[in-house]
Amino acid sequence: MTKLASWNVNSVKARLGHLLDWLKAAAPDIVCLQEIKCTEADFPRLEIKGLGYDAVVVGQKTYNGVAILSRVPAKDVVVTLPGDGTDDHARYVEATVGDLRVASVYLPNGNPAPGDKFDYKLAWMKRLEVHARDLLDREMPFALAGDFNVAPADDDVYDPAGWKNDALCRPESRTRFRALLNLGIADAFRALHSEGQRYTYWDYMQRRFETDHGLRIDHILLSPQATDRLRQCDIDKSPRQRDKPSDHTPIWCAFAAP
DNA sequence: ATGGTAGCCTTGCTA
Repeated sequence: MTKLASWNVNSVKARLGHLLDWLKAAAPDIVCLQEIKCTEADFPRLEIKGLGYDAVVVGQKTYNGVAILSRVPAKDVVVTLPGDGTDDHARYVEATVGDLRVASVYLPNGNPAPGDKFDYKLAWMKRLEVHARDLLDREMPFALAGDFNVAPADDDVYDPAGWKNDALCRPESRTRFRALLNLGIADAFRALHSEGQRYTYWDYMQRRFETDHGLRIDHILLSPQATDRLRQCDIDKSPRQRDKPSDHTPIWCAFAAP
């Protein structure tokens, strides 16, 4: 089995201890990180290499930043989402790990909506759809894993009425997310779990984690060939329970050998 | 309507 995970760590430097502990405990083969909030030069490569993981990193100062950790070295790295040469946010990295094409995705939040940031989010989602179509044409199994900043349905949100105008839940965001699925891509968690109220993110404010007031916005999306091999998918709440946690917790899935 | 928290560094911005 190959275990793939995704985690928005909200600063890899602030979360390094948690990350190393979790890599040891969860033993994933491939990890997509988001919001590393540092440049490639500042990424804690040595500490992570000490646990046996190589890293491909697309970083920038202060904001955003994505990475793919893997036990097997990654090949054929792509460091931007195609479709807009003026977009300089570090939100996308894609590489081949073993027989799987993997992308670490940090989709724009989009708030406040409506507005420029919401327009950027929707345009970014359209670019992702165009690129996903290109990946499908190559017929290599692939996974898009990351913080999509979209709660696909009302049962992915603790208070749908209160969030209905938020960029994470607005119908325009959900329509674009559904357009990805309509290409034939599967939401790995939903493929194996029908129950609602299963979350990957809880705001730091107002004891939202303690009261389980969360949203399911971190996803692993799979091509048909990858879905054929999907055996398990779950959300690991344990890192979110620790002191000084990220506001997100990891989602992971396991694939059978081809 | 507001403010609640965290991380970065820009004591505001992003989330």
